[in-house]
Amino acid sequence: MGERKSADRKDQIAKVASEYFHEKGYMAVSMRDLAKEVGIEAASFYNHFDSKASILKEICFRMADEFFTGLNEALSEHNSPSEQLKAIIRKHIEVVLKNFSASAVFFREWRHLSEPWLQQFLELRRRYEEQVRQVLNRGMASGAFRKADQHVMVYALFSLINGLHEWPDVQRHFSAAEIADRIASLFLEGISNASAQKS
Amino acid sequence: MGERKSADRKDQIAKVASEYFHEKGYMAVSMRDLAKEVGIEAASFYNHFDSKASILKEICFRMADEFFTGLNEALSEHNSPSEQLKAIIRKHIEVVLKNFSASAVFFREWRHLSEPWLQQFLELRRRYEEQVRQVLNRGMASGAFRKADQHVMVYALFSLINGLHEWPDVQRHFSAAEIADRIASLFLEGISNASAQKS
DNA sequence: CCTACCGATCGGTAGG
DNA sequence: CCTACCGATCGGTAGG
Repeated sequence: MGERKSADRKDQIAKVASEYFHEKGYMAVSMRDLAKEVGIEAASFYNHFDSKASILKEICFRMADEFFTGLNEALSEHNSPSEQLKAIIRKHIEVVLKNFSASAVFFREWRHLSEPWLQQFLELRRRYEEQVRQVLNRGMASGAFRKADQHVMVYALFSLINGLHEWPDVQRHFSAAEIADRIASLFLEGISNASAQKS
Repeated sequence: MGERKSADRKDQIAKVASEYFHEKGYMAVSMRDLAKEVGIEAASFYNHFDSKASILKEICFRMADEFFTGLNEALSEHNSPSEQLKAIIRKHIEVVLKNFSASAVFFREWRHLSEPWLQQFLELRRRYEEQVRQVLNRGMASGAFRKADQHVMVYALFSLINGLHEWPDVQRHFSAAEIADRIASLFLEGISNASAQKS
C-alpha cells in the first residue's frame, strides 16, 4: 500500500522534526538538517508536507487535539470542581510527558506558526483556557476554592502545568502520576504547614 | 565625549534587540531588521558588538545580574525562610516586570547562546536555583513548610515566577506587588478553602 | 558610521 | 524519491 508507507514516512518526519524543533528551535532547524536525520534529500520532504511551516502546523495541532481530548475526559469523568481540577492536571501532565518533544514545541514554537494557523491556534488556546476557568469559577462559587482573582488563578495553574519541559530531567525523575499528584496538591494546599499557617 | 555617545547607542541597540528578540525570537531577527529600527546600516553594528551572538549574551547576562541582585537583597533583608521566600518572589517578579522584554529573552532564548557563554549561563542558573532550594530546605527543616519533594517544590516555584511572560497582558492588569502577593499566597497556601480542605 | 561586497545557506521548484 | 538548480537572505568583513 503506497499510502500506508507514505503515512509512516510522514509520521517519521513529524517525530524527527519534533525532536529537532524541541532541541534547537524551529527557526534554527533547516530542511536539510531534518533530511539528513530522516535519510532522504531535502527536496523529498515536499512529497509529504507543503512547506516547513506545515510541519510545525501539524505538530502544534496534533498536540492541541491531545490536550482537548484529555480535558474532555477529565470533565466528563468527574463532577465536583476539585475532582475535575485534579483530573485536568493529571490528564494534561500525562499528555505532556507522553509527547515530550512535541509538547515542548507546542508551548515554545507556536509563535512561528504562519497564518491562518496562528489565529486558529490562539483561538484553541482561548477555548481550553475558558473551560479551565469555568471549573475554577464553579469551585469558587461552591466554596471549594478560596476566592481569588481568577486571572491569577488560571494563569498560575497554566504556568505550573505548562512549564514542565523546563524542569531538568523531569522525565527521568518522575512518573506522570507522581508529578500530577504533587502539583495538584501544591496548587490546592500550598507549601505552608497548616499548623504554622495562621501567624 | 565619544565614549558616552557610544554607550548610549549600545544601550539603544540592546533595548531594540530585546524587543525584537522577545517578539520574534532570536533566530528570526536579522541584523538588518535591527538596523532598520535603530536607524543605521547593518554593518555599523559591528562597532558596538562583535557579533549577533554577543548582543544576546549581553541581554542574558545583564538580566542574570539583575536577578542575582534581587535574590541577594531578599536574603539579606529577611531571616525566616517564609519571609525570605516571599521577598525572593517579590524581587524576582519586580525584575521580570521592570525588564519585560529582556527577561522574556532571558527565559526563552538562552538556548541560542554560543559557547562558552551557554555553559556559564547554565552555571549561573544552577547557583540561583541552589540558593532558592536552600531557603525551601531550611523552611522544611524549621517546620514552616510542609515536607515535600524539594525538586517538585523548587521547579514548581520557578514555573510560577518564570512563566509570567506567557500571561496575556500581565503588565496591563497587575502591578508587580499585586502579582507577587498573590503568587506567594498561592504557593504558600494553595487555592483550597481551609474549611473544605480536610475531606 | 557607510558603501560595497563575500561565501554560505536558506526554503522551495522543475523535471524526471 | 533524486539531481540540479533558483532567487533571496543571512552574518560578517574590507576599506574608507
